[in-house]
Amino acid sequence: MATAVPTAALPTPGRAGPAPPRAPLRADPSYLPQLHAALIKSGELTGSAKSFHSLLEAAAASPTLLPYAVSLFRLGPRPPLSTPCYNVLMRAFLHAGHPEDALHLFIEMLHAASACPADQHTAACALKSCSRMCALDVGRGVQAYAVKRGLVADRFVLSSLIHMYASCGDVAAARLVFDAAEESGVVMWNAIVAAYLKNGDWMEVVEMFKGMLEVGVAFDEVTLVSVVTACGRIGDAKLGKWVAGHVDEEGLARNPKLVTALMDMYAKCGEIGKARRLFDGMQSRDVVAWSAMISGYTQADQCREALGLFSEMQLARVEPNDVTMVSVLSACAVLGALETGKWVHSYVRRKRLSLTTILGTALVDFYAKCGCIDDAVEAFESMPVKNSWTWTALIKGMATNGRGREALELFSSMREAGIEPTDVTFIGVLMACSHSCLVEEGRRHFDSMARDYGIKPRVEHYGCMVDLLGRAGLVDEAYQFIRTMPIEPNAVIWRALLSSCAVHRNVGIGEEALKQIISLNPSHSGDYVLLSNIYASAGQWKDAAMVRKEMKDRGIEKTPGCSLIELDGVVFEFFAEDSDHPELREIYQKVEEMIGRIKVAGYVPNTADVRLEVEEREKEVSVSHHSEKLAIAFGLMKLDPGATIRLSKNLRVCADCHSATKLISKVYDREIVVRDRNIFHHFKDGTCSCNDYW
DNA sequence: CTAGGGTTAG
Repeated sequence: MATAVPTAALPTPGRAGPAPPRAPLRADPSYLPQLHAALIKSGELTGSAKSFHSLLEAAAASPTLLPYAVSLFRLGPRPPLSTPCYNVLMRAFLHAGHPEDALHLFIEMLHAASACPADQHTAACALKSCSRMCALDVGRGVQAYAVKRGLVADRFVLSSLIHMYASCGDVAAARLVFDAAEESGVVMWNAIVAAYLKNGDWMEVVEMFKGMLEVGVAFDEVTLVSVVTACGRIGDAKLGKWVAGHVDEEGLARNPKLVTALMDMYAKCGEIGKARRLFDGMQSRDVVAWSAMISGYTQADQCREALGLFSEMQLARVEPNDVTMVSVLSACAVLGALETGKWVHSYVRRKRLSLTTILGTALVDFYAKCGCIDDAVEAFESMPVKNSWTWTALIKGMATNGRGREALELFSSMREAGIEPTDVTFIGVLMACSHSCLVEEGRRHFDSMARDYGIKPRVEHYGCMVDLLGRAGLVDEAYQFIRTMPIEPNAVIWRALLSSCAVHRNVGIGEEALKQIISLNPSHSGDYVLLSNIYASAGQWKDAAMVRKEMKDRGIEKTPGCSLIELDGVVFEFFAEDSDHPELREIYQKVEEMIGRIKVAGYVPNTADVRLEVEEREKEVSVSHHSEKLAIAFGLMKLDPGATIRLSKNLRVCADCHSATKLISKVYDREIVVRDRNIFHHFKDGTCSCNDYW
């Protein structure tokens, strides 16, 4: 045995000496083998059950010494085992993430019933193991045993029982246990409140809390964490703030879990600034606090802030976990930050973070939203467990990336795999049909979703159908479809119809569509532009001008177009007529060069979308300064030759940029992937994956 | 030897 530790430092066993052995043991488990040896020598180990228990407990307290604790327990030398010894080891197994081993010990106790009968500690621990494993049937068995042995009056057993039922998704059973309990203190209340929280019944959490106040049960910090979390989920800022006030008054703000829950609540109620102030005020921030703040930014659509905070987190040397990475990836997906997201993916692999279904789905979605559909497929295939979210993410990704046929094949595979589609899955399926102009197939899926899956179509599904019909040129039928649909059409529906009118030059229905849009939501400049273009393409110049004037009279501002492009992990933002970039001159020069070269290849500027009162030459300059062209020029300047240029923009691609980009892809022999508000455009060799319909 | 609590995807 190693003797690196001077024996004088060892506690003296066997005598009622001044040094109580337990505190130093916990502080430094490396003392244990020496102590073990000393106990064997003195005969204390086999003679005193209490000493053995203390040694076992000390070893079990440290996860790295768990095998050592097991050998103490199994191999001896030791006194006869007692129930507390079993309990200590069970708890150690559970703590180390081996609930199944804890249950094996429990079963062993049942067999050796005479020597070591299971007690209330055993039962509580066994129930917790069942919670961890979602083993409802075993849990019921433990409950039956506990009833038989008269252990269910114990409040620890009861709360573990509630917890077990909640973890297995049976809140009703949890509630029965709660209601049947003789007396329920704060712990029992907390257990049932947490049960509702875990199962997503947030209203009931709030109701139960109000019940507590009525009955006069004192709540504690644990209660408040659940309540505040629920407030965030249902957006009940009023109760959330009441709790926040209480936390301030009672000086509970030093509890980091409570503060994290409050942060989350503020972020989800749209008060991201308040969340950030709480975050900044925390004396130490663990991985959950960082993750909560990052996800707060992501959910508040402040994705750049989310990524910024993520790099601060790394500077603070807090290791991210799988949950952190989900939010980071979803921020990358929104921004189209391919490099950053790829780095996250490699980090996940390097650190062997567990590829949970949620994390895997976030990866699939991220790659799909960056237009890298093959990488999305690879991530999808590498996942050990996929659920309907995972399949849906890939189906939607395929559909938006112009691979409708494959999306539909995936849908078949999904059903073969026995995964139930959801309402969102059908949005992906209908988008796929629409993209590939599969009208009949789209109708079939639309009818089948209610009939075969009991999913009532929402307004989004109707929107997909309008898009599908309109795209296929069935504009009248699309209009009739809207007139007869059982729910109130919204502006998105009418906008889909308007788009189809623009492509298929239908003045009459186009007029009606804009009228409807204006009556529903008047603040979208693109709608007026579309109708104006419809008039223009039909030669009705006066009407075209009138629509522009109406737009101006109504004070409709054009949403500034904005394009994002990532370079070495930094996301650059371009606006039309951008004047804020350090390399402005070079960029505009590059744009001129670009335009010059594609004109040779047959490019004719399409200035239909520009205000009519401007001079023709000015119009040309104006479209050449669209944010997309600036970003593409920047990409051509900065990226390696041959590297795909990827950008994402906030609006739909305009007709001029679309035809220009097609030619740029040909003239410069570059793949260019543009993600617009709705879909992806993969430009290559002068063509686009959207087949010029978007 | 005993509980219960915070962050995550389509």
